Amino acid sequence: MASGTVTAMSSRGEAPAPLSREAFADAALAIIDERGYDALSMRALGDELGVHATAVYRHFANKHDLVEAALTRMFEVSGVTVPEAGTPRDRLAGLIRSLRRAFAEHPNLALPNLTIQDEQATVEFVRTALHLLREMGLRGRELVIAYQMLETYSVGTNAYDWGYYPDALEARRRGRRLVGDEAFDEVSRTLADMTALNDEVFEVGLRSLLDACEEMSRRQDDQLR
Amino acid sequence: MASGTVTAMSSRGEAPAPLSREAFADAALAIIDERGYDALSMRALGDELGVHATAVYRHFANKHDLVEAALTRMFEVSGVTVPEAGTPRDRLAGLIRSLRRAFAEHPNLALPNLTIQDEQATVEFVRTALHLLREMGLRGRELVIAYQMLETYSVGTNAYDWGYYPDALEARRRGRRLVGDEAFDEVSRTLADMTALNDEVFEVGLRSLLDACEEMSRRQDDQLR
DNA sequence: ACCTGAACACCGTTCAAGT
DNA sequence: ACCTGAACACCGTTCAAGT
Repeated sequence: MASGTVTAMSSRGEAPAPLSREAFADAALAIIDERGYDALSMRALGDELGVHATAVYRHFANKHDLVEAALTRMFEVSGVTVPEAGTPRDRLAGLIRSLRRAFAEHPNLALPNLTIQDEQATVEFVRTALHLLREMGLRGRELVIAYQMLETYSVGTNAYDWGYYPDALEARRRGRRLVGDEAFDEVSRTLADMTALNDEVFEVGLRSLLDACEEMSRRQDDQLR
Repeated sequence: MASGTVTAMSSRGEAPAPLSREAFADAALAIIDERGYDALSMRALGDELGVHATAVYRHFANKHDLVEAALTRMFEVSGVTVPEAGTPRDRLAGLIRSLRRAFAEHPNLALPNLTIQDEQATVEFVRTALHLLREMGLRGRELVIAYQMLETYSVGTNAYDWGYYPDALEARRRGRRLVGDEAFDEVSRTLADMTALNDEVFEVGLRSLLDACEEMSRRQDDQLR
């Protein structure tokens, strides 16, 4: 029997206990993490749980909803949180970094996260980020621009850095060497070099965008005088 | 006969002229643009050209290569170019904006562009961008960081802004209203509001990241003294 | 209420056969 | 050289039937 089998048998061999929504979401997450997003099929999920593929439809309307639930579980498991101490800017940076770490641990979910929004986690993220940006002094259209800019940066960067990891990054590494520019010599030697560069680039970009948010906040203060 | 049929018949009704690689790439691009990326199947492509699905494999090793060729055609058709006049910074910004415009015209390619790199266009883009960043005074590791930051921003933002457009953006619009924060009231009223905001956000972010590049260049100059 | 089994309308890709 | 036809091993999803 497969190690991932979760079907609970009652002690006297009666009908097995019904599977929960969460059991399906967890199994889907495990398949995505271990075998890649493309390996998640209804049939593969059924096999994992010792159940027919179509049993999933008792718990989820379609595959989109299943993946959304897997994303929810991923955010719970990875502990995406905002630091409790520090300046609003530092706490915001901490939240965005904790999102990046979550996708570093679950790279195969970075691509679906572009188009499948986990409603629950998104609402929570948005509210926290808005609160911190307001503490930084932003409001009105500038507040929305600042939020949207950071969300786009976070989601876009996670997708590009972790999408089809490590295959896509390896292809990009080979592409760099194809350019034939000495600038890439050192940073494209190994996959680890590429990953380290991505991490550094992420920090430089994040700092720059948070600077822009502070700058917008300062301009709004000046306007009030 | 479908309007998209390209099979050329010889004047005396002999065997039809063989289809070119480019004909397949063009037809693939047309299907992606008109019916969405998911609608591109080998069978749909064959139908479009009045040919069996498996005929594609005479010209492309697999679907990945076909989509790569469609991306190449898209870049050619859209005229992605760098402005000839202006400061290095302005020319670089112009190149990145012209990329964004290309995906605005062909939104269904923004998502595949994350993982399927068009080798030819990428090498050209990298060389041009490196040249302009060098003119801005960057070199060494700072040059690579600056380049990587701008590429990630461009690819990531295009994917998030145009991926599954307009469905994904409409879902995001509804998500914004679900948050129940007055900050989003105006900007999430219609899809046009969301698109306008994205365009503005893109410019604010681009300016900020180019500022960071100039700042890195200045720090390098100081180090030399 | 939860799962099975059969079925439908699809996929990408391979390979022998035609011309 | 280029395309056809049949086939293989898959997909997501629906729906009647079982328990």
